[in-house]
Amino acid sequence: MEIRQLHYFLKLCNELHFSEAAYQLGISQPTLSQQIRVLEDEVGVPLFDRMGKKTEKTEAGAILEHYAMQAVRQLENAKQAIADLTAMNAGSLRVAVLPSDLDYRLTALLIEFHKEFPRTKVQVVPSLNIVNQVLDNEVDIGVGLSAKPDSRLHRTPFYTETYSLYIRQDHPLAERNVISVEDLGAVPLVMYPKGFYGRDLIDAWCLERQTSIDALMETGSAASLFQLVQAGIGGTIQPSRLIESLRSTDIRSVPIQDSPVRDLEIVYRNDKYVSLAAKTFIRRLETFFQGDG
Amino acid sequence: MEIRQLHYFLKLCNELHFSEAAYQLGISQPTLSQQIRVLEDEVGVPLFDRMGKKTEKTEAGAILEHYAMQAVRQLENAKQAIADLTAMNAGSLRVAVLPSDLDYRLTALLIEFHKEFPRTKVQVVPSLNIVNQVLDNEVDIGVGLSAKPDSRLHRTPFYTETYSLYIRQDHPLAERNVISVEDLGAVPLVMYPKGFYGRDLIDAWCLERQTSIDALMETGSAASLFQLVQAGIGGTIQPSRLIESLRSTDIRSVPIQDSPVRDLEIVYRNDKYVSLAAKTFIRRLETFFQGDG
DNA sequence: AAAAACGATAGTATAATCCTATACATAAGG
DNA sequence: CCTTATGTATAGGATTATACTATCGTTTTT
Repeated sequence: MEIRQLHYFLKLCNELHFSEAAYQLGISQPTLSQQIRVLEDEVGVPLFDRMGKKTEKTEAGAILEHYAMQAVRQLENAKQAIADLTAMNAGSLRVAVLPSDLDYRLTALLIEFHKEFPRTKVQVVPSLNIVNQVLDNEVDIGVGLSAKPDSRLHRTPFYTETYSLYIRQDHPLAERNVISVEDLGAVPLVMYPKGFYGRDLIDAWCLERQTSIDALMETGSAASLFQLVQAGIGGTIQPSRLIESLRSTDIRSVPIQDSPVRDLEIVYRNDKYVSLAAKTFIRRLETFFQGDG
Repeated sequence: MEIRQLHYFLKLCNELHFSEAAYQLGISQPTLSQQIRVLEDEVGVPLFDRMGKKTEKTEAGAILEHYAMQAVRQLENAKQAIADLTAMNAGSLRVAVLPSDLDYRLTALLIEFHKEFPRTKVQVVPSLNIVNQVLDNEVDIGVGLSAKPDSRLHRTPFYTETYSLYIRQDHPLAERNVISVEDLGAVPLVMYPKGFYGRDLIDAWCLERQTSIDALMETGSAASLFQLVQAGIGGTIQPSRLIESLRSTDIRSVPIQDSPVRDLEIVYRNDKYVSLAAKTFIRRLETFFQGDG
């Protein structure tokens, strides 16, 4: 029993006329007769009574018609659902991002994306191990720092970020237009702990310049760092663009001269299908940062 | 999209392992890969993510799985329903019979048949034109008098009936064991009108014997004839076996010597499928009359 | 680094589907 | 009653789809 045969069968149920049904189906009449015969052999009973020139459904034919219509409809629904999915009317998307990016930047993008595609479920997970989550298929795409090349991953750099010093407006350096590496030694700093990318990057940058920073306080959360800054504990070094999402008038960002940089990129498994939802999300992400920077 | 492919697909959804699914399906792994590919080409998106050794469903795969399961289930239901039908657990049967037979004999058979196959709908229509009703497919089978051969009809004689005189017990002839054609002339008779088979048969029989009957009263209903007999109006000539279903102790039946006979037969279109319900009904009908006579 | 596991690909054999031509049967018309 | 028209089944052959075996390329495991 095949779908094709059921289509033939259902057409014949409507027409009750082999030649006419075959014509409408675009096949020859003998082919229709044969395929109906195959169906009848399979169910074991005739589906139609061929009485001279009149053709009528048998009981079994009426029963099969009922169920076959439902089955065919189910499969049409499936095709439509999948079409909707690829047409970005539905579907889902899992994204792994750096926690600080999620807290301070991506939310605006998510809101914008949702307005455009309200039926697409987007799940964003903060992660410090984005590449592994992508490799393990725990997420569809990852947005994070440039990692070492991997043949299994497709990587698309989309933004190069500079760093700024974030400090409360009543601090002397808050008035400056730019900060040098030497200036940083004179500021009490609150930073990520060692081992965090956002900390190690700064440490390496300082090391290149024969200096080092002395962190007064360390926390693993960007939000807490900014609260410490706002409390006047000290300054912190964070990506420059974060300030635009930061709703605090008390904190100023001062660009760092010859700043350390980090490259943000989009990663996904190169053997994984990139849904239209994912494609569109990536495109929005790129324009979001381009328009922002 | 074919049922076979959906079966392959659903198995693969369960196993998430091409080789294993192919083994369970009894096909080769390349065949499974190819057929899944065909499905994917048809819906336009991958149904599985082949990620190295791990295989997982895509969104589209999950959607199709849901609908495909329902579709396959519908078709299984259809097969079961048809199987039930042929297994005489359901179905329907339309029978045309002579009115008098229905009134006086077949009801017992119907009760018996229903006990054995309670889910089979049986529709019995009294008819004076059984052959035409069979030819027009208004009924599935007909039970009636032997008609002239027709190449479109399948005919199975199952009973040859003799006739008796039915008369009230207080009539002198009620004591006799047998009645001759001459005796009939001395009895007031109530009969079917001319043109009814049950009347014309008797008239022809009398004509062969150089006599004729004089009907005192004529009605088209066997029931009314018996009521007339019971009222003492006269006797009537009816098939011998009717008495056994006749619940009147006032009426006696006396066999007629060298009786006229009528052949009862089962007719159905030879191009019409004889359902198991019909087959069984026919068999019960035959044993019913054999056991009765 | 070698081996094993897994899926994709290539090439070919088999089977199913489809077509044309024609036969057979029934209903309709002169 | 015979002829014609209509409708379906059958036969034979062409095409397509499906299946297999053998093998390759990757990825994971030992």
